[in-house]
Amino acid sequence: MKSSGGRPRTPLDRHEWIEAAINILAEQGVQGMRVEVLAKNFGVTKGSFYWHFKDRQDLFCAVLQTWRDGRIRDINKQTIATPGNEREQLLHLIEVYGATRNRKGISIELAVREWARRDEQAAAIVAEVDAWRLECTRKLYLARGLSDDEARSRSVLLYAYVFGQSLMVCEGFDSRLADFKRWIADLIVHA
Amino acid sequence: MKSSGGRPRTPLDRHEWIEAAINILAEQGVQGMRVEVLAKNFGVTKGSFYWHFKDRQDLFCAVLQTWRDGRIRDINKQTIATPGNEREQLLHLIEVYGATRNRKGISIELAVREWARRDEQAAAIVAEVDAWRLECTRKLYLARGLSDDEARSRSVLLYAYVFGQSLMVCEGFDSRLADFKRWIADLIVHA
DNA sequence: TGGATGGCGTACGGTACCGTATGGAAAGTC
DNA sequence: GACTTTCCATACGGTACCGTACGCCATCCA
Repeated sequence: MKSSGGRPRTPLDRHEWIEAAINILAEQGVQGMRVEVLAKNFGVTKGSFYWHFKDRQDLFCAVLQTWRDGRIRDINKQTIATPGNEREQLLHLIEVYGATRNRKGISIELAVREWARRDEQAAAIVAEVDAWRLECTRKLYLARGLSDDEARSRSVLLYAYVFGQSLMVCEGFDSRLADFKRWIADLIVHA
Repeated sequence: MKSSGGRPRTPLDRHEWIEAAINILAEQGVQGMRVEVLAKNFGVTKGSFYWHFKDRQDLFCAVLQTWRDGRIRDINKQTIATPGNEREQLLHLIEVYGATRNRKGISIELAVREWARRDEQAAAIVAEVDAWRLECTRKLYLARGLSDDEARSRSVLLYAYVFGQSLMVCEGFDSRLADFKRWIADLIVHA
């Protein structure tokens, strides 16, 4: 976690702080993003932090915007128009959020949404991301020939399911859980 | 929030502390359950708290067990066998977690699950509750004539959806969101 | 009526933070 | 080679906590 023993060769910049903050966010939640803790992890003091950021809130805003921009880039990549491939794209979207793969991304996602429940600013960012994601999947469903209403409904279902799935603790439920999840994905995609 | 001006007439007992802690949990998350804050809300000092509890962790355990017991009582009530009524029971389960109704229950649910992501003890409690809920809905689906595999799959889908739904911020998505949610509920219940 | 016990207040030491003020070294700039 | 800018350290005051030690009062019980 520390930067390899000695002092950091290159001076830190804003973005390195933001990335480190996002890592802590994933592991500890919003409350974990503390300036003195982040500084210690870099092997510097908070004097450095307050050089790059006005205050803690400034870091929070930067984290939220960085997260939003990354999510929108991702979703654009994943739903880029490739006619005839919509079914696979939808299935892929669901699989990416499967509890095992992409654990860090899921942790960040949940941490941000937890944050959004108690912070207006975070809620606004999440609303942006949700709107964009729903719009993109809506188009995929439309391309598969579904009605606009059904496309919208299934989009909501898709994302609600993938987020909720990450919240459940159902390891002991059934050894064939992976099979069940595939079945569910097919149902949601309307395969 | 304070106990009506003067000193509390009756001495506090363990359960009052636990209930107050659960309220804070819903509003602020695990980190919000602080002994000095709880004490101040009761108009007493933490000397009282440490009379009723060994330490903060002791309160945490009590909160988790109280939550688990309440959830299991609830789910038993909501899925009690009433042949022919399984469809309505399943739909009711979904509707209870609709974002508008039962906001406090949902807040607690999410706070506990957030807690469970970083605490073994909480994770164990959530696993218990999840297992019991999945088992109860499985029986409802079986009573509707579905195969055991499909009953299990739909149970997972049902709960993942209701939890995930609470995490999304899709107010601006479409004014007919309520209609979409009904459509989704029908799809999940296999109405 | 006196002693035990339940329930809480007071006071203290300790930790982990935030934010600010200020100094200082190293690197670029003219 | 003085001057500035960048980047970070040091030091400080302040807050919000946890947990403990101990004292105080009211009530019950004999």
